Amino acid sequence: MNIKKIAEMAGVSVSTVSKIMNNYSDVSEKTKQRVLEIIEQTGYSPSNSAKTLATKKSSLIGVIFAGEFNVEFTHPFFIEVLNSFKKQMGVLGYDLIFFSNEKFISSGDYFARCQHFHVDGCVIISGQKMEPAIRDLDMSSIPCIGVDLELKGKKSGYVMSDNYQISSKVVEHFYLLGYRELGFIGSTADSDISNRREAGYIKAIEDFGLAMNPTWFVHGEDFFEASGYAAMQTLIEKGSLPQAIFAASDLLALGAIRALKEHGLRIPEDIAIIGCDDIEACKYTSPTLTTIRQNKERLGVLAAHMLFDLINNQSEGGSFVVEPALIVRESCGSRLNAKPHQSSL
Amino acid sequence: MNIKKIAEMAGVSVSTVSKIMNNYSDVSEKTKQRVLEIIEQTGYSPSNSAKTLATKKSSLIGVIFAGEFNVEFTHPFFIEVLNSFKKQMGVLGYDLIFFSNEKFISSGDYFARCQHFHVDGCVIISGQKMEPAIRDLDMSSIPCIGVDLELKGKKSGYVMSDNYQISSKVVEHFYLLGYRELGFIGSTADSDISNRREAGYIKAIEDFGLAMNPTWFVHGEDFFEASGYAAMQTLIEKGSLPQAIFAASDLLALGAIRALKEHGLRIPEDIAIIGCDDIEACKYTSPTLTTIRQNKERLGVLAAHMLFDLINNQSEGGSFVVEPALIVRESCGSRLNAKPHQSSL
DNA sequence: CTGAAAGCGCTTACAG
DNA sequence: CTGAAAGCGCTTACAG
Repeated sequence: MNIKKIAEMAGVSVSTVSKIMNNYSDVSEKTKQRVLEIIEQTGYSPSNSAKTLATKKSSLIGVIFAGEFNVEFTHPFFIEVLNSFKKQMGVLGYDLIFFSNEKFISSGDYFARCQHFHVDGCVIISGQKMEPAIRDLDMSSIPCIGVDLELKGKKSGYVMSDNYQISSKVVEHFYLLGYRELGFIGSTADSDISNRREAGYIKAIEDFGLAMNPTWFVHGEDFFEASGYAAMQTLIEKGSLPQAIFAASDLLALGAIRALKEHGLRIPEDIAIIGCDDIEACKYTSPTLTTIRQNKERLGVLAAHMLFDLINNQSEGGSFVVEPALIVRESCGSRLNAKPHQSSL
Repeated sequence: MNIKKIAEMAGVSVSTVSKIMNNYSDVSEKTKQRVLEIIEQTGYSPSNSAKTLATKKSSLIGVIFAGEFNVEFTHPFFIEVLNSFKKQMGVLGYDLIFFSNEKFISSGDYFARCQHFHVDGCVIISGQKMEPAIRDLDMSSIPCIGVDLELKGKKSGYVMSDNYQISSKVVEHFYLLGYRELGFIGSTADSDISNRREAGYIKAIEDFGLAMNPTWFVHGEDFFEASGYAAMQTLIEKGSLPQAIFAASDLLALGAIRALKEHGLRIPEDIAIIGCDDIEACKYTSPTLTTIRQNKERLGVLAAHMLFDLINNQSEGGSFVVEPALIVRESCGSRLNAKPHQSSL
């Protein structure tokens, strides 16, 4: 079934059918109804490739994971942002195409892939390390939106959580509960996300007039549980522990808790911990984990609308920052209540 | 940049360039090298839509969630199967396209969508309820592979875990630990997965010569934590508890544990629990949760190869069943060790 | 071994 | 309001 057959069945020209399919106004209501009816009956759906070839618009959005795909696709944070993005993009009339890393793995040429599929735009999910090929795409004429990734091209924009606020809320929470000696567990130095959280944390510590102690700042090799465990081991071996620790991810926090427990330390009585991400496991651990939740749904919806506007030349790009929320559970307790004899400190 | 320009630059015809791009043998090595060099320099990537229009092959695989997308896309089990599938499909030269449910939501016509994009094949992820539109696709000439979904079309196949083995391994584990009174928490009656696990569980109970007590079989409204909690409440209110319970999902198990704890019951001392799925949270709960892990990676790879063979007419469809693994953690303990005075039973 | 030409199924000026 | 025709960028018999 194609447009030609529909035209024949309706006794009109191919042009007319095309106009009707694309909601042109200069068609008589009568022929419009007749054609629409036939389309309905036959279940005709126009060929996307022919349409794309003729218009250079595919109604397809490319999804790129700037980093190791394997990790990212199953990443609880990004997958939820993506889910929300996908829904919104669907409403706006777009479908998503996921590029295989393997196919072009040698060149890593995202721009070529975008041209290959004539995607109307791209969403680029931040990874551990930034590939140079991403920069090329960013600087191209293809609209791009970064998620937790600062894109700078003229046709680019990005969305991310307010990283300073994330850290600031953590420090405020610790502060109000009476904790004054704060530590941090981050990922590697080449992780933008970890670095931003750490920088914000340090700034917030200073803003609250607390003392900074670099000894209590440790780092893992990624955002996973084993890294948190190892980092906490290192910290414990140093012989000096802070009263409270902020981990740059929930998994890092969970790993740290495991290490602490193995050393007979109690959470939150001996040390308070706050994670980041609000993954599902936080609700089921012992203690349940206080954490920072990013507004993933809003991040996705925002990314979709920004991309849409970029595609339709209705915006110049730019960025949106979304406010995070502190989710209070059991892993923080209160230094003031739990140890009243020390509250005079 | 298009094939015509490449042809001009190389001083050959468009046909020749096309042949070279598609690895035809009847081209002289000399011109081949010259053209390849120009392609390399220009970074030329052929238009997928033009190619698809000409060949009716898109190298695109449609991904369909047969159910509520929102839930499935972030579903820890399916997303991992999909991740593995995607990787393997990438190696085989295909990219994935995710259909938006919204666009065609009124018709739900998956077949039309597949034609629209000229997908070479589809992978269909099982959902709670089966949409009739899936059946149409299944019966069409488009190759389809179901994940946890029994597809029956001539160009269809499916992969799933051996559901009998899942239940059988659970019963065996309970049995060897000394538990004889076994309960079950499932999802709704319209969930194929839950039903299969329950049927397998009942069969295994019989195979092991144990008594079946329907009182200990309860059901939630889905596979989530709240349902497990509610189901366990129901069971507790009945006044009679089994010695061990198998939950059709980890979340169901976690909810059940929460309810038990609230009633002062200990796990595994008072009641043993086994979940299903091996989600990440299992490792961090208290007690850590013994569960069944499906081989998600293998499921994905298998699905990819089956689909590939179906597309290339190298197979007649069929199905593969993958063996699950029991992951032993703390939620089962042992009736034999913990309560030696009862081991004489 | 190479190339001219038709065809894939659409859209879009343009003419009427 | 309607339609003929060129064009989008490929592939594929087919002729040479």
